[in-house]
Amino acid sequence: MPKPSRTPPPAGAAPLPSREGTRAALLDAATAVFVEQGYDLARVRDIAERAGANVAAINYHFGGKEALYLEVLRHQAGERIERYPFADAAQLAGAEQALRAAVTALLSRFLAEDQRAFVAKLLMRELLSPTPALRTLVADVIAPQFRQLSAIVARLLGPKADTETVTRCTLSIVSQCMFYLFARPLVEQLAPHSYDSGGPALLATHIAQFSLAALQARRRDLEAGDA
Amino acid sequence: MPKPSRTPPPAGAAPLPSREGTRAALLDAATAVFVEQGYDLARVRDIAERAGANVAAINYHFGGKEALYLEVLRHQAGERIERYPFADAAQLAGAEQALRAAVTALLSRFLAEDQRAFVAKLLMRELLSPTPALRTLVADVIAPQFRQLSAIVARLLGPKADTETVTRCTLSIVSQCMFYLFARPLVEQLAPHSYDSGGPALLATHIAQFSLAALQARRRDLEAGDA
DNA sequence: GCATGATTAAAACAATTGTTTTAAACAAGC
DNA sequence: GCTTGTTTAAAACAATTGTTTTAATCATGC
Repeated sequence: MPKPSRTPPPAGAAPLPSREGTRAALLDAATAVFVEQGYDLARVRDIAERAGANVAAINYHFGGKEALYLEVLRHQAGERIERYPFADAAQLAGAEQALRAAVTALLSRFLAEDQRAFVAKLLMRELLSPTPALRTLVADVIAPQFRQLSAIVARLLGPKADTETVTRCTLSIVSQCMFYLFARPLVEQLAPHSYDSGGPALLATHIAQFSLAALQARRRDLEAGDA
Repeated sequence: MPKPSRTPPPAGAAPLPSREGTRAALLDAATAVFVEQGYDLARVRDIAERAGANVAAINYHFGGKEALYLEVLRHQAGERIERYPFADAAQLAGAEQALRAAVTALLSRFLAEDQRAFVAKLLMRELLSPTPALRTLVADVIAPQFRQLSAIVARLLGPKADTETVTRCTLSIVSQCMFYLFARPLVEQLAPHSYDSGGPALLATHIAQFSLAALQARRRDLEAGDA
């Protein structure tokens, strides 16, 4: 029983990847589709089409949709592990400057329109519908960054601050930054120009200022023995 | 062609609702399932089963899954519109106390294990996959509460604070509270005892303290003409 | 050029899902 | 008791989705 003759590639489709490129094209396409749609709504046919490949290639190269998703997370995590957002920030002379730079870096990563935001966007979806991959993603990618920010916060709070206080203050900073990513539709409705040109810079300045003031006051309390 | 004989209700199933109660049972069941699963993963068969009704009842009473979802949102919004979380908080004598009470009320609502958290949980899912209903939900339920918190913030910041500053400070407070709802799996991994007994009260105290310090510092800046 | 393994593409499959169909059962009014 | 409209339940339907099957095509090595 001969197979039907294969169709030539359509004129307007994505260029066919070279043989060794199909897997990479699928990985890229899947990343984009998972970021846009989340795992549940992402369709293997969309991914294949976007990659210029056949839907059976997903099973061939990755074993299936779920394994492809895990590979996307692993791949994005690997891309990020090599670069910590605050590496240069930690070198700054003053702890205040370090915090400003860290907040700016964190917020700009969250609000980036390109692949810099992929991990964060995938994280948002994972948080709402966790898969087993979340634990690894947090441990390998998020926690190291969190620890770096905590170190800056600890410097600002001084030697009297216990670990819990440092952690809670760090979470207060992270939450302000992350909020503008996950709650974007809400913010756009409550404060419609927040994401306009120049908006994110203003937000970063505000978050840094708000948080620095809080940390300085907490430090004073701790040193006055009021805590 | 006679229909197959109808099966008697299974012994262990949900008690069958009275005739006038099926619609209400479906609405309650749907609320729970949409909160747990989100719209996309929620299955009409699960909802029907949970309500002790037949799957065709959803179409009969609501026209379909989507219309049921919209009705759930409308219904939950209506439940909330009649009660603002800070009504009694606004009566407190001091603005500081008002803020503390507001933060406590907001966080406890977000972290409630019962229906008090339904609107917030549905909002989290809407934010990640917006439907047209989000705009109405924000306008009718969230924005009024936001305005009340803003009024407290404005009192704390004093007359020199412009609207944008008030809004951004209010968002800084809301984001800290909301974070512990949407990012729960992350927080549980980074700060594992945050949700233990007594944890939420500690968090509320921390958020209020952190935010009050920041607002007081901002007020001083404004009044010193530094802003 | 042949053999072998890798890769691809189209068709088919199996399961799932929300919706529709249809008639039975129910409730209310006369 | 009959009629009428409402409500329900089981079966069927149609569409969708990820996966599997199968053979063609390709690439490499001898």
